[in-house]
Amino acid sequence: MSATETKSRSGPGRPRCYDEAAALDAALQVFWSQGFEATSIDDLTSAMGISRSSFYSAFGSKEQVFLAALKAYSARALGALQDMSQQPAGDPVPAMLSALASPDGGPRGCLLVNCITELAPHHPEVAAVGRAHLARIERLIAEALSPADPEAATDRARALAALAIGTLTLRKSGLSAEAIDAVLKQGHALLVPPG
Amino acid sequence: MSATETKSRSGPGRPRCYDEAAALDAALQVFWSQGFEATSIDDLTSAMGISRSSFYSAFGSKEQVFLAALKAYSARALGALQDMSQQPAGDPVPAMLSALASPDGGPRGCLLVNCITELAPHHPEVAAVGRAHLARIERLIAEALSPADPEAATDRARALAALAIGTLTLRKSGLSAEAIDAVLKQGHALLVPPG
DNA sequence: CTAATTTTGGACTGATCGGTCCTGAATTAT
DNA sequence: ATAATTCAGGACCGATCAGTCCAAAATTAG
Repeated sequence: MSATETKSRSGPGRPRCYDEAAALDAALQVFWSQGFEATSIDDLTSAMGISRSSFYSAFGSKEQVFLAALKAYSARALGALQDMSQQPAGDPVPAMLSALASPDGGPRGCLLVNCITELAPHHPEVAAVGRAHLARIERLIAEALSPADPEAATDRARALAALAIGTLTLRKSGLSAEAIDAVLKQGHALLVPPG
Repeated sequence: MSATETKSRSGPGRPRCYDEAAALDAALQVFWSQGFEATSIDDLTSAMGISRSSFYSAFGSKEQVFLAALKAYSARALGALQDMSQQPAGDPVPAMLSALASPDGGPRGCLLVNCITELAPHHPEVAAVGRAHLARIERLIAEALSPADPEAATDRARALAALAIGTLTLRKSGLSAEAIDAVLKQGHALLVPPG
């Protein structure tokens, strides 16, 4: 049973007085703002609006709620990216790169990139989630670059992903949004096969 | 008085029985491996081989030793990069990008990028160190790209820096070193002015 | 109604956190 | 030697950590 699905309720008993998905999203926001290590259970429970016992009963532990939030974020972000990639109008790649470079989190950057940086070397499951997420992103970009033969565009797609991800660090260090856009525009040189 | 310079010794008193620079470097390695929040004072003192009181006497606090280590790392990395940029043989830019993408820390990536990601949004001084570091990197790349007019190469230099920095995330998520090299090679499209 | 069941708030636990302090050892100046 | 000074080890501090537990409230089935 994953932490995101409530155990089946049929018999008697007091019903839950909070929305589990909303609580998970609140936890996600806290992890996004503060990172994993800097976030305490009190930070989480107060943001989620539930008590400590409800927290442990519904989500198991700090690590489990974190992984659940991370997976929810990944699914949401990948969904949005896939929607973009299927937009019939114009070239989807610049829009996708722009979304990667400023995933609405403002200076918080991308939750998954933050967590890969902070935890992946010591946390195999975070590394696995991050690996799958990035692989999917690369694939979506490659398909947008070269629908007929995405495999051929793998390296270019990876380079574009790296470019967009790299701008997150520039942004956190204070570079303006306009300068970030200018950097992303440089990626146009990678949009077409060399030659 | 900065934490890296010992107060002047003249009168009597027991001399220090450890090397301050070596101790600072040991602290740097721990922060590099574990990040700031996940590192405890005990982690630091045992790696540095000194006692708690010596630690506080010489370095002030966890935050101060961290900033000192960060600045030492920045100076060292920028020095190495500048040396590369002045190598007369061949094109220095690919070597610089390669150094940025695998700063000998293996899967630990780049200490400064890690710290910007973890702390910059909440820690102005870390953000300032990171901003200065990245600005210097951009400048070195721009000068290597266009010695006559580095300003004109700013955006391309930033894009190359972002590309190299982005590969650090790919590496942490498990991408092989060979794949990273292939990604960096894609940056060649940005080596020359468009047109 | 009563009995059964589940959630709730918050008290509680042992461990660990960053940081201070005190005592004794080591060293130098006289 | 003796006095002065600095260092090192580790006990100690209040605060906070992640996680447990329990009694009371809430709800439903019968």
